[in-house]
Amino acid sequence: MSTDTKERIMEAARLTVQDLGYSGLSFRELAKDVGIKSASIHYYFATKGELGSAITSRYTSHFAQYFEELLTQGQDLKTCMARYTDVFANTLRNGNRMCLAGILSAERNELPDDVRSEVVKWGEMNERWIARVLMLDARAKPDETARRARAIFAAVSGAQLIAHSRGDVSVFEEIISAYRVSGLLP
Amino acid sequence: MSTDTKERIMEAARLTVQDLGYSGLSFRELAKDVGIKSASIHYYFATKGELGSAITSRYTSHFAQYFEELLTQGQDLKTCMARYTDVFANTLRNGNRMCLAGILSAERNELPDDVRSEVVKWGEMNERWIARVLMLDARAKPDETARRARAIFAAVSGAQLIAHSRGDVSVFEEIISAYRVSGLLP
DNA sequence: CAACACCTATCTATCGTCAGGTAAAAACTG
DNA sequence: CAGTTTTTACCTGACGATAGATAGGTGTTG
Repeated sequence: MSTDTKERIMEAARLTVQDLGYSGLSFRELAKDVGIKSASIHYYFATKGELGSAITSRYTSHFAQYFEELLTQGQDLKTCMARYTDVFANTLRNGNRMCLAGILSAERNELPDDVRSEVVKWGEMNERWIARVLMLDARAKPDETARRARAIFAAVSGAQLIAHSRGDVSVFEEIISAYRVSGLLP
Repeated sequence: MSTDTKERIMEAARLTVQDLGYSGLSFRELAKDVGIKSASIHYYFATKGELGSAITSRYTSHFAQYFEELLTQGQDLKTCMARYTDVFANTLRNGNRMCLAGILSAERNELPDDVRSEVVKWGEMNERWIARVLMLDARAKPDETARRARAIFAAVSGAQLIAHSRGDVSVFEEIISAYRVSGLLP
């Protein structure tokens, strides 16, 4: 018995959206990737929105778990943030792909409501986690931390967007190091 | 004689792309906006790529001129950067639209080559101008300025992306002010 | 009369979606 | 345990809508 078909659909769909966006995801192409017929996708996901929402929710859960592990392993502040930006860098390295929620953010105005809200959840999860990481520094002021966390999330997302537009991961790395020099990133 | 049709096509196309992206731009809908038939658009722009490239090039020229004026008017560093971020904020205020090149950046992997290169030109223009602005500070180190300019450009683009995904301009403003606190923005 | 600024009508391709079919596996019944 | 029914996991084939593009026509303007 091969890997669950539903899993394979979600995996292929995620990779396509990260590459071509939600609008670039077609049931027929997706079916070819998976090796089934397009109608069969509807057996698992009634609508495209349902599929989009499912892969985004899964994406958030996956990284929430990975980020959580970094903290439970007792990694320090700088290491946590380095691993964090690595996630975005590695996405670019994999076929110049974007963060799933990043590319969906740009497409926001043409997304179904349920996909939209999953994109927001990704952002909230990222901001919460970064805030916790920032609090590893005993000198951090709790009332400024949330704002700074959101700024870091936005800045890293922007670095990925610009590097993606150039098709060059080294642009991402350069921007991240400039964030460190400026003091935005620890 | 009403405003030049070609201008009206470009204006409407730009607004649609800033709203729905390049993939969300259709000749038929665009024709309706302008009040002509879709085939007539091909009279002015042979292909969709040609239209996309034209509006992006024009977008860059337009803001290059505006930014240039800020400098020739002798505005100081802080004012220049405030006017700069205002451009992105106002775009969001206008129907939660994104910077034209920002939304095209996300769609990069499915853009025609000529549109792609116009997106890169937008970035280069922004980075060059920000670098000049940073040099208004006599203490600025020339060899670090280019890197910092790129970081600012990316960070502001990211702030817009995240605010756009939330559909809330105040998110943009909050992030920008956090950039100032951190020292990334002057 | 020619250049211009459109138009009608149509082509091929692709889109998400759906009705309905099928073969095999699983569950239920006597 | 055999026989029957139901569910699972797909499939074929098609629907109407929409996409960019194009050939060729029409009316206006200089």
